[in-house]
Amino acid sequence: MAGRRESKKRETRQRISDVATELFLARGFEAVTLDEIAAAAKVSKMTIFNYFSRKEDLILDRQDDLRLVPFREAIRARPEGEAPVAALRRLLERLRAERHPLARIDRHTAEWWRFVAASPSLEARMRELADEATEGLALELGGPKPDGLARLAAGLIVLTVRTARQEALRVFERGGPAKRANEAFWALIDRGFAAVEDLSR
Amino acid sequence: MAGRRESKKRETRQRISDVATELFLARGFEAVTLDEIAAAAKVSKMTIFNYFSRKEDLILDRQDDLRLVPFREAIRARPEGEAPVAALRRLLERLRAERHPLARIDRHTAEWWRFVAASPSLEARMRELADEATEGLALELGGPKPDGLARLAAGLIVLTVRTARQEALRVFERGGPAKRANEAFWALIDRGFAAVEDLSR
DNA sequence: TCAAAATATTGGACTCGATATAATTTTCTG
DNA sequence: CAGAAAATTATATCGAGTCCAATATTTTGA
Repeated sequence: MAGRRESKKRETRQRISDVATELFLARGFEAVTLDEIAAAAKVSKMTIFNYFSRKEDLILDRQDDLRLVPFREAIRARPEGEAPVAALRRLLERLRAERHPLARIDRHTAEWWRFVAASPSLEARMRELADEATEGLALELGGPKPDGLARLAAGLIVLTVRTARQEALRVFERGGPAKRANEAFWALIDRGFAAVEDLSR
Repeated sequence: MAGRRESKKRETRQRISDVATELFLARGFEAVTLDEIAAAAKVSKMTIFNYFSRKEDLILDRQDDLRLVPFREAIRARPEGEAPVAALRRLLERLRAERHPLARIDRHTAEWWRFVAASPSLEARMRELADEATEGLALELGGPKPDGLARLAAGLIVLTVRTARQEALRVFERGGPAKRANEAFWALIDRGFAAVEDLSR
């Protein structure tokens, strides 16, 4: 049976991630060092890098979501004849119904984003992920060699999601009820996606 | 005469910047250490940080341009009744006529951008500057408390410039003549700005 | 079952950017 | 020139990330 090693690896990785998350949330991202995490997780620092290539990745889990991979899949899997943006709108509706963090502002997600915003290096990593998301969407919209217009559209989609989220968070942090925050979110999504549709005309 | 100190400071800063630039261009951004720069410029490492808060800033000079400060000024100084985007179009025309690096692709600027693209940390800094540009433009478009729409418009302006430049560079690197590269640049600027105009309607 | 191959993990030294502090030098002012 | 102010320095420290050689663990296959 060749599964022992695999399961141990999964355990180790999970333990590191859990320990790191706990420490980060308790004391802030920058305040916790990798040495501390290593000690708390009872592994060597090298082992951490074995599983996570940067400190940021210890907390920025669900990188697929942050890279908007579901968006790409929704475009690729759309029914024949449907416009890419329409497929994205459908996807977002579904995410909303499922209360997916990508399409929802509540106390919990707001706290998460506040945590990210409090750290310059996490913000930097988020920007990087946004660029990766743009690149991925451009491939979906424009094929293997996307032209400038496809890239602009992809960038606008990512920008829209990001801006809508930031605005919703701003409303929420200002003390607005979650309902108003989510309204702000969807209003901007609507505007942005309309602009994407206009782009290609 | 209280100018000796000032001029010495200017000299020191310039010497550091010159020495750093030379080393960077010769051997690549990541390959040159701050210790080397300090030694070559005959200052202590601390003095470098006295003038430049990060290594990236040693080469990313003209931060005002990279932050699109001229864009903000063009909007603020526009004649009464003119739309912000129209003012930006005028500005860009002027920059083109002046062969300003922000609105031009040629061997020289292409080499510069290639250099930046070759360094992950310079790219990261560029993303950060883009965000600062967005924030600044949003203030110009939406007043001291810009709403989501103003932020989206600001983001789209920055995105457009960035995407247009990247696309033009791609054309240029692919061997296209500078003329074609610049055409690609302006075509995307046009599309993007049209989208900005549509946004607010 | 056992030895060898494959793979994970470790410790420790090292690089480099960045920060903090205190000492020292240079410039300015009266 | 004396003393204040500002610039520069040396030095120590931190923390992320890399490298390497040694060690431990798991797998494989004879």
